[in-house]
Amino acid sequence: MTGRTEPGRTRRRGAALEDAILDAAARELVESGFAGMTMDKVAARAGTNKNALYRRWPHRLALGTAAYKRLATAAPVPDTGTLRGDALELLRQANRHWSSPLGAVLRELLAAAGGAAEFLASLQERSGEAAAAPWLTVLGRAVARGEAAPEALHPRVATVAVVLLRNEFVVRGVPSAPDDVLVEIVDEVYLPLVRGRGAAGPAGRPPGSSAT
Amino acid sequence: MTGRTEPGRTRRRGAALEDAILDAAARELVESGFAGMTMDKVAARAGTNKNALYRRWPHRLALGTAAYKRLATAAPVPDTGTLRGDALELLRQANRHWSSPLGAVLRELLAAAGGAAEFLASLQERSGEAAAAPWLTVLGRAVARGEAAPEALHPRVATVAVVLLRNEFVVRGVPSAPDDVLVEIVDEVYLPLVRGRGAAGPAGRPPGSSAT
DNA sequence: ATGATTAAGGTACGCGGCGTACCTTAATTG
DNA sequence: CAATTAAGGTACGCCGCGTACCTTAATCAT
Repeated sequence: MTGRTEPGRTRRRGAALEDAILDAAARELVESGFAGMTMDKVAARAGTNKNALYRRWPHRLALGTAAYKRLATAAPVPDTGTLRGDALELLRQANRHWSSPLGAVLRELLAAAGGAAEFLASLQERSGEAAAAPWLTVLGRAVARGEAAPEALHPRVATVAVVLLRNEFVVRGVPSAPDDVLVEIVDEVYLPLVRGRGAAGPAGRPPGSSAT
Repeated sequence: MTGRTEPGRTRRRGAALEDAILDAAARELVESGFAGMTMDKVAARAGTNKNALYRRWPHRLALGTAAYKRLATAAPVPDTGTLRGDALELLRQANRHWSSPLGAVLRELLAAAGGAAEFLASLQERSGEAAAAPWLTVLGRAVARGEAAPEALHPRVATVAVVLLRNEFVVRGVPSAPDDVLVEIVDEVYLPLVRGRGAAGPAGRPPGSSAT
């Protein structure tokens, strides 16, 4: 707690120290959020000083995102046997995550990054493009079972549900989305969307208009 | 510029001063963003001092949102004759707004509000629930023309497109969404969704499960 | 008119937090 | 056992928010 070199311990260097710092930062993040994670507190908690931090990360946001990454952990892809079940489970996972202290931290970081693509990129690993993977997996199985149209296997389509959920958090500021909302998203939007896409055609839509 | 009472002008009070402050804050917002909108700068620009600000708004965020509101202006609801045209136009409006300096400010405010529902509420007037109105209008006409299923007249469904677009900005951090993306959202998600909803039924979904 | 009341102006300051500078001291390297 | 590298200690500049306290002008009541 003092920041002084504790008499018994040897002075840490390199990776060992870096690890200790990230650990301290991660704990600060969970306890006080990103806003409350001051550089001095992290340094004190890691038993070092700010120099060590600034030698490794150029500023607070960089340290924050680095520390966040060590906290984020991927959940297994559900396989309930129905698309509805899988989708609901994925949404519930996401809801739990966004509702947790960790989710709050993620929101703060997203906010602090503002538009700095580089930092958003490292956060997206768990919440952006890569988050499409489980949805595509689940959707793929649904297509094989005949529960969804093959045209739905498209990142933008596949992730619609989780994007709507995220919207609840980011824009409406809810601390946690009620389960009703998840059900509504699945039943009113997601299932009709992935099911009904076969009916497309009549209203003049250019065929080759799928962008990345 | 000096903040001193200019010799010729009489000392402003009440609404007049409040107006001047909001004006100054709004100009600061546009020029420097919310992050750059300092209380001192606003006071100086309004030709007054911080006291006058803090007597009216409890903190910077409150002043920022108040100033933002005076900048935000509603666009007319399009009526192109087809749902596709209307939806694209609404998306393009939204894209323009989010891409503009004003949109950047809105993103900052949203971020700074963090989860403070009260401030989010005042911003949502133009970007949240109330933003559903134009979509419902446009969808209503589409339903009348037979372009969309009546079940689609539901806030969550109606606003799917603009939520997806907002996601591009908030999560992916793009400065402006390419038109391709708008087209993709409309053609791959929105139109299939509002059209295809009639095909619901088969996969066991509890009938009375629509929450607020 | 003229004093009483209300609100604006002026100014200074405390506090917290980021990022930097500069030196001292321990660990590593050869 | 030097020489080099990296950590520890400490102080500080800077900025920006929010507050306190007093002076001065505008408005209101009588």
